[in-house]
Amino acid sequence: MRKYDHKEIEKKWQTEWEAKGLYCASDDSSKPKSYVLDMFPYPSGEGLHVGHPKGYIATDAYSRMKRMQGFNVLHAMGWDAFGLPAEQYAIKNKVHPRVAVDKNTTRFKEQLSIIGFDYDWKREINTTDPEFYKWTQWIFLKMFEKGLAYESYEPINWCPTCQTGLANEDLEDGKCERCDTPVEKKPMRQWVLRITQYADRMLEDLDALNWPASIKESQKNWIGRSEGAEIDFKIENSDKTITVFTTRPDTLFGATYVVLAPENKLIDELASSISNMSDVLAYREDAKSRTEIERTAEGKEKTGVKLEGVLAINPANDEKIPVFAADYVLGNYGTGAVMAVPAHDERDWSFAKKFNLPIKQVIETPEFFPKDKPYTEDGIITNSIVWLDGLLSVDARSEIVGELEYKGAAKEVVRYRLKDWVFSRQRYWGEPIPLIHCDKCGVVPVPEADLPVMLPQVESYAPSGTGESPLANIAEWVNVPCPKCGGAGKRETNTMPQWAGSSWYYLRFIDPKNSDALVDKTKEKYWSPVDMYVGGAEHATRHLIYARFYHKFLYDIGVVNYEEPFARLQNVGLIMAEDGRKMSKRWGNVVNPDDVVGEHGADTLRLYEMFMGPFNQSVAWSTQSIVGPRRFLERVWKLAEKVSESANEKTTDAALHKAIKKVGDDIETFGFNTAISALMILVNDLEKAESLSKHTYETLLVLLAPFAPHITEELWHELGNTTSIHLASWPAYDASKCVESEITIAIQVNGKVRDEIVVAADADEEAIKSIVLARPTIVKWTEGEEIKKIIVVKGKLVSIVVGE
RNA sequence: GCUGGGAUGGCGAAAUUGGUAGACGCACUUGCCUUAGGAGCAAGCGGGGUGACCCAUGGAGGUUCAAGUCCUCUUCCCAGCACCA
Repeated sequence: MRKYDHKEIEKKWQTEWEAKGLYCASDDSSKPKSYVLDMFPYPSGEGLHVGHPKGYIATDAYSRMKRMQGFNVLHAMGWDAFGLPAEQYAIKNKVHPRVAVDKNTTRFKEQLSIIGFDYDWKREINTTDPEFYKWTQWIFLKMFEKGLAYESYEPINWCPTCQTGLANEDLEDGKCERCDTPVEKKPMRQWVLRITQYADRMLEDLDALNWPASIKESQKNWIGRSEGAEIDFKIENSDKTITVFTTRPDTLFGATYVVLAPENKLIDELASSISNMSDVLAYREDAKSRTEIERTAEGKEKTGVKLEGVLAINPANDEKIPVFAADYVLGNYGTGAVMAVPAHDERDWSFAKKFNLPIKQVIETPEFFPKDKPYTEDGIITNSIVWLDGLLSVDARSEIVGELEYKGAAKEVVRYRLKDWVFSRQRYWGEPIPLIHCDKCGVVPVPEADLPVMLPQVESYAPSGTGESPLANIAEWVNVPCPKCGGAGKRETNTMPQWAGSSWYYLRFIDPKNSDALVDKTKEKYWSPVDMYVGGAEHATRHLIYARFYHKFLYDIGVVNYEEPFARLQNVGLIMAEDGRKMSKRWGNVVNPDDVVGEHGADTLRLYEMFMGPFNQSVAWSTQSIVGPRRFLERVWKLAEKVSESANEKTTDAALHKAIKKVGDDIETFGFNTAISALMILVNDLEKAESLSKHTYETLLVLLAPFAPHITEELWHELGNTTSIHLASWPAYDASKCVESEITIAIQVNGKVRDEIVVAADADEEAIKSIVLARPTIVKWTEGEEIKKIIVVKGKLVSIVVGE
């Protein structure tokens, strides 16, 4: 037999599959469908390393099995190609970012193609393609129409040296990563999306999703629903009121002071009553220099300043208590003000200790509880007021809020940690926000017929220096007539963040060429939702929240048929470098898939990456271990020699059907490592057989085909088949073929295995007991002892309990 | 600190969900074959002991005829969130 030459085989079949359009999805809705999707990549200039394809190999194997099981499979790939690196490349090389994007996508596609994926390339999409971003802009227009987009001055990280805005990840210790200048907060006019309006629905619908529990948990925490109350504290001798947010209104009687965030505007409004205003302003300035992380760092010494001359009145008991400005309270959470209950809150406790403020206990504290700590648990109310004392915290909360509500001093509210989404960037390489500013008409949407608003050609892609987008400098692009009144208008120069395209791209694969609609609703009804979505766990709270928000919005305006985009989610674990670090150019530890494919073959790479360990776990690459899967394929290749017409299938049927079950079940649950080990066990067994029937060997090939599509296709054709193995039917599992006539069972005495016997599978308990008790080894252990109990576990073991 | 996930041979790991711990693969050892081998084949491979046996799933207890798996306490590692009122 000829040698297994992966180079010849892989190239040949890839060309053949492509030519035949073997993996093209059809819109034939009479067949059950399976929409399998990878989180699409950002085509970076560095190319793929060996870790990138891991998730793609998984979806590839999964979708191939689904196809063989009779599903109409949609598996396509695209490029999330807007974003900073392409823009920076453009600035540096003075070329259009498109040049970098085209170069990188071509390279990525080449690298992917040699691995032999079953992508339907007819459906390839690119977020930077005007035909695509037309719809990204269209969604924004719809959100604008529905009042979900609003303008707001939001601070950006501004580097005064580079004259540019920076993302959080470009900061190091509050300094610009590139020039080390301390970064300032600069308010910019921004577009913000009201994602918080969908917070409750996103929370509720989480339950029904077949997602990893950890991802659901992080989304829950990210949305961060907390039920509490807003309570009004009047200011003495003033018409002003401080409204605080609290989740513990039950502790209201323990409030001994009130704290405002230093940036809270109320401070300015109270200025005339504050006798030490200059100190307060100095503190505010000081607090500005600290990042939120610094301000909120664990165990940090509390700072703050008292607003001299200001007293707040506790609406529950009319007690007058002091007011402070302190940076442990954040301006952008709750109302930017808290009532401090030092006896029952950690932060208030340490602040009160430092500033020598009274600590009043209003929840009964267990005796064993240390005296030098606040008691933050729920408990029984005490020291409050007659009708409240003795109640449980949980009940007291609604009682007290109800009472105050009646007086107009409190109301129950639900707060979210989730913030509205700052949706604009002051950059060139993003989708232009399709709005026009008109002095007369205000903000006017670009008419749908005029979409897409194309990115103009510019001289320089560098930021404008004012913080505005480079687009602001292109007069002929900016100045357009107002669509409403025809007067002078100016285009919005902010662009969208990279998330915009990735928040809905999965819908476009369904109907990539549609120029009349984002997606045809009938096709969408058939293909949605995505049945299996695979990507890194790092997208748990950003991409996956944004996409769910977009999808729910599209559902509300009737574009899609279902409320959720991704029915099932699997996380891919990272592949680390052999040294245990992340693969990176910086460490020089990058393994390139092209090299591995060249040396060992795509099938070996695929098999190895799936065999390395549990799919969602991170593992280190091992150059040494990859030969295992290669040897395995060689053995499968050689096994072809055993195929004979005179073979007795019965001798191998049990092994075969065990594998059919295990491989199918494991691919379904993403247990690829054990699926492959089951295939190895099968090959080990088949090698022991004298000869193999063609059918047995073909079944092995079909089971292996999802992982190793090229070698199996080659061997399949060698056997005389003329159609592709990837369109063959997945074998059916026949339980009766796995039934064995004899089984080995273990014999334990007092919990220790002492012997084992082979019995007929259908032997009854009494027969087994008598055989077991007669065994010399067992007699040795039971002699002279009283047999207390004999437990027979069918098909497994016999356990004998003896005692004196 | 909170939440989630982990800890099993020299290494990656498996274990039917309470039933013979270490499947499968890598590395390693021995032998065969070969002019040669980063090839192939055969056997071995958790630790201790000549052996009968004993010990072993981060550690300490417990439940059970039986625990990697369940319970209590504890140590360490990874990821995410973090003074959220």
